Amino acid sequence: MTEPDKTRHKIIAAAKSRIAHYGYTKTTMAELAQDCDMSPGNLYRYFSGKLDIAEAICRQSSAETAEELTKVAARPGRTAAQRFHDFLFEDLRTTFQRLENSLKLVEMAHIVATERPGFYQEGLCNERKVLRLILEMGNASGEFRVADTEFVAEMIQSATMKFSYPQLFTRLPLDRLERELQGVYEILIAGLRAGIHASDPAPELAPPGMRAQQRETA
Amino acid sequence: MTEPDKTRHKIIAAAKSRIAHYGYTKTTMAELAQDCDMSPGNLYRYFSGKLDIAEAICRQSSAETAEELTKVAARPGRTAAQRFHDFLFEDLRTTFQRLENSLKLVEMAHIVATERPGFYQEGLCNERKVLRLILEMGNASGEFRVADTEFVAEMIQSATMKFSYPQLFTRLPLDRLERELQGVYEILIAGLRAGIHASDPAPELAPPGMRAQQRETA
DNA sequence: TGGATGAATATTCAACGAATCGTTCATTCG
DNA sequence: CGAATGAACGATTCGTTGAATATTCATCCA
Repeated sequence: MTEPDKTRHKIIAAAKSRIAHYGYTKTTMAELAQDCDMSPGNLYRYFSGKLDIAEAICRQSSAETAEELTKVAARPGRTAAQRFHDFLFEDLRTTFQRLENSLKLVEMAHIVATERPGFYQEGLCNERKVLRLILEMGNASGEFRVADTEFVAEMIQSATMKFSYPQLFTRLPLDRLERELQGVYEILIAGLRAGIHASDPAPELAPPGMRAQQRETA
Repeated sequence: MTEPDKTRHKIIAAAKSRIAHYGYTKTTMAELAQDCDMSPGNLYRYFSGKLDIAEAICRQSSAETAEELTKVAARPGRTAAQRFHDFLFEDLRTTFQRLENSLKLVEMAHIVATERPGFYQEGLCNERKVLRLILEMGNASGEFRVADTEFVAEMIQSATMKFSYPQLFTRLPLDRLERELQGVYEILIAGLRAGIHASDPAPELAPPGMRAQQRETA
C-alpha cells in the first residue's frame, strides 16, 4: 500500500470511529484532524470534502457486504433456492446489525444516500450482480426458469425494498422482519421456479401503458 | 344524515379544499372556522383537534380508494390474475394521481401517517381484505394455490411497498413505476399460480430464526 | 339545557443575531 | 520543492425572542 493510501485509510478509520460515536453532523473537520495528528487543511489533500469522507466509509462497508454476499452465494453444496434464501437473509441481518451497532452510522448513510443519489444506485447495482449469479446458477441446474435475469434481479430488489433499509421504512424488530422476508421469499421462489415470462398482463381493460385521467371518484 | 353529521361533513369538505390549496401547516383553525361560518372554538365540538380533521379527510379518501378497488376486483368476466393486475395498477394510479393533483394533500397524508401510525395500519388492513378476496377467487377457479390467504396478502403488501406511497420512497415517474410494478406482478403471479407452501427454507446453514451476532467482517 | 361564542392561555413558529464549522490559501517547514 | 499548516472567509447552524396559532373554558344565547 502506497504512503498516501495509508493516510487515506487512517483518516477513514478515525472518521468512522468518531462518527459512530458522535454522529456525522456533530463531528467537525477540526476534531477529525486532531484524531489524525494533522491540520484541518491537510485533510483536503486526501478528500475533497467532509461528505467524501463519509462516502468512503459507506463504500468500504458496502464493499464488505458485497464480498460477504458473494461468498454466501457461492457456498458449496447448496441449491439455488437455498443460495437465494441465504442471500436475502444475510443482507437483512448485516444491514440490521449495522443499524443496531450504531444508529449514528445509519444517519450518516442516510445523508450520503440523499446528497449522492448516484452512490445508492451503485450499491444496488453491485448487489444485483450477485443476484444475477444466483439466478443463473438456478437456471443452469434447472431449478429456475428465468429468461431475463437482469430484469428479474431488478424486480427482486423492488419487491424486497422494505428490507434493504429496515430502519428507514419501518420500525419492526428483526424477528418480525425475518418473518415477513420469509413470506416474500416463499412467493418469489415459487415464481422463479415456475418461470417468469412476460405473459398475461390484462388485455381488454386497463392495459399496462394506459394512464387513468378520466375517472373522478366513482 | 343527522344534523351534527352534516356539520362534520361541511367541515371536512371546507378543510379539504383549503388544505389542498394552502397546505396543512398553512391553514389555521380560525380560517377554517370562517369558511364554515362558525367560531374556532366550535370546531372542537366536532373534532378533538386539527390533526383529527386531517385524519378524517384521509379516512374518507382511503374509503373511496377501497371502494374503487373492491369494484375493480369484482369486474365481471376477468380471470383472477387479471383482477390482481387491475388491483395493483389501479392502486398505483390512484395514489399517483392524488399526488399529482395536489402535493399539499400528500404532505398532509404524510403528517397524519407519521403522527398516527395506527391509521396507516388500518388502511393496509382494508386493502388486504380486497387482496384476500382476489386470492380466494383465484383459489376457487383453480388459478391460484394459496393456502394461507391472509399471510400471502400481507406478503404481497410487503413486496409492493415501493408502489404504495411512490412519492415517499422514490422519485420515479409513473411510466417507470408501472414498468417495475409489471415486473413484480409477473414474479408474484407466477408464485401464486405455482402455489405457496412454507417449503424450502435453508436447512443446515442460517436457519430462519437465527440471529447473526458472532460474525465480524469476514 | 344543549350548543355556540370569543377572550384567555399554552404551544408552536419564524426571524435574527451570534457562534460554529467547512473550506481555502498564503505561508512555513523539512 | 513538495508537504503541511493554521489563520481568514463565507456559509451554515443554533439559540433566543417575539409574534402567531391551537386549544380551552367561562360565559352567553336560543
